[in-house]
Amino acid sequence: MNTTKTVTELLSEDITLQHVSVKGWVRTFRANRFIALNDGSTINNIQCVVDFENFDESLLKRITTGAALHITGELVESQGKGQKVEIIVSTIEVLGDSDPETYPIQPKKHSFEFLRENAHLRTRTSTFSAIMRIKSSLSFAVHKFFTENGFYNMHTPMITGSDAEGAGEMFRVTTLDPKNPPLDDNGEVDFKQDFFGKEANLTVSGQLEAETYAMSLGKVYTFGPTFRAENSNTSRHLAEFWMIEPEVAFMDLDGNMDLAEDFIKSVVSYVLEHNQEDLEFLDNRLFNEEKTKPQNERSPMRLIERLKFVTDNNFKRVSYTEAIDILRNSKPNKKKKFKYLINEWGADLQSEHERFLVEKHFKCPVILFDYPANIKAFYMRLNDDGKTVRAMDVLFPGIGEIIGGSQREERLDVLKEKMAALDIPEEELWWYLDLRKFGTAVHSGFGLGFERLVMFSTGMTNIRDVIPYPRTPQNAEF
RNA sequence: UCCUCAGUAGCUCAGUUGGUUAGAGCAUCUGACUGUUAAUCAGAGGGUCACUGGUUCGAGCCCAGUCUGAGGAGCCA
Repeated sequence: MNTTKTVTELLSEDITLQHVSVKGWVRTFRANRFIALNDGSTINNIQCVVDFENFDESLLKRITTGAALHITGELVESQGKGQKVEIIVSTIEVLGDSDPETYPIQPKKHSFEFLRENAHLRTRTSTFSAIMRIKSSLSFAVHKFFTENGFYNMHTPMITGSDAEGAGEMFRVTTLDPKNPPLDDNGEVDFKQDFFGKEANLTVSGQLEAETYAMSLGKVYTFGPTFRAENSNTSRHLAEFWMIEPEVAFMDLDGNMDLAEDFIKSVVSYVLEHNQEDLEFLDNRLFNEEKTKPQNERSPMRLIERLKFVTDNNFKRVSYTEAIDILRNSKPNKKKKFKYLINEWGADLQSEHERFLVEKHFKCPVILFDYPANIKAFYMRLNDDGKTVRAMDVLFPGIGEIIGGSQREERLDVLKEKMAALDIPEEELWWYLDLRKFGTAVHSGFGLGFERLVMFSTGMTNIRDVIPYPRTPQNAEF
């Protein structure tokens, strides 16, 4: 038997002393004798032992870090300690050379910053291959969870003609000549002559369209790219990212909170079960990295511990009003340690407040709900008190807001009033208002930034390191 | 966008009060080595000190501006 196998398959083979074939890239070549070969199928390498006296020196010289090889040989029990099995090499074919003078990825520790500049090659490192395998698993787990719970997947448009999707600067989509755009009678750019006959932008959310499908298919979700032209330069923001947005008819905010909690627990459990080796690697990586930090800056829990904590404990549900009380009476507020002090009901919570609630006060994931109406979006269901809306945010340690959602306003008159108050023209969202005219019903949903979920699951602290080619202000390389 | 910090060899970094020829580890190259695990040992090569201008007898170091990156804030997912 001589079919080519993946490293994963070879490492789990019981039978030794068989002829095998494998293809992969060289990680290291030690002592002119030991090739550590990786093919991306696992974090582990297969060790290929070369009896160098039997090979041309010119061939051995081409076995350099990064080179692509096809190796055949006998799979045997390893004499060394680092691995169970290894291949005693009989043939080596260099499929692709890698010039060691210029190949950027060396068998040594690189900074994430440097690897970001070599994003096309960074998945050849253990850390980034582990991250991307986990990300792939998470993506599958998302579809699995929703499918198994009776949801239909829908693709909402990436190009939108409405600019009322919510807050956030949008990217314009146009085919007009920027040097010489057609002008109307008032001297303004005449978008009637543009491709869509009107102004068009890249979507910032698929929620409004998802609502239309929830009001016919019942339970739907979107999982796709969204775009924000915000000039935010932080480790938690991207100009292009993927969002998961479920929307469910006949579900109120309590049901929405249950769904959000079940969902996160389900996908995190999935990677704990299916990505053990990658998680263990990242767990150790993070632990060793944090060793160099002072004690008070280290995470209280290791990565895998943190993931298990999320799957095993109930999220704490706290109303905005209760949260304000806790914050108002908290030590940092009384000692004026907060940059923004909490004095009265109605204040928007800053990330320092969210961090205090999650990391210091409750020490677990927190769901805040029933926010003041004036700090939330127009489509959120007004409570009977007339001043709060049925909104919720799920807050995670280290990440902050990972989910934002709400019960949607289903009453036509209330929705129209709020749109009028915010100067949102009804003509733009006529179809959205139609949902409230024809068979309206209570419904809810939320949005979750997929890359933030990947950050939490991998322990990475910069969002640019959990997406293949990050789009951020001043950067669209690759 | 604002605040703070940084930019020195391929990478990670050191460089004293402004003073002679700018250093180390890793990587690379040459050689040694039949069991390595970030292999080891010996040797060699490798620099527009981010860029532009200024101060000075003299600038990697001081000043101004620009660019790039990181951390934090705001906005948010």
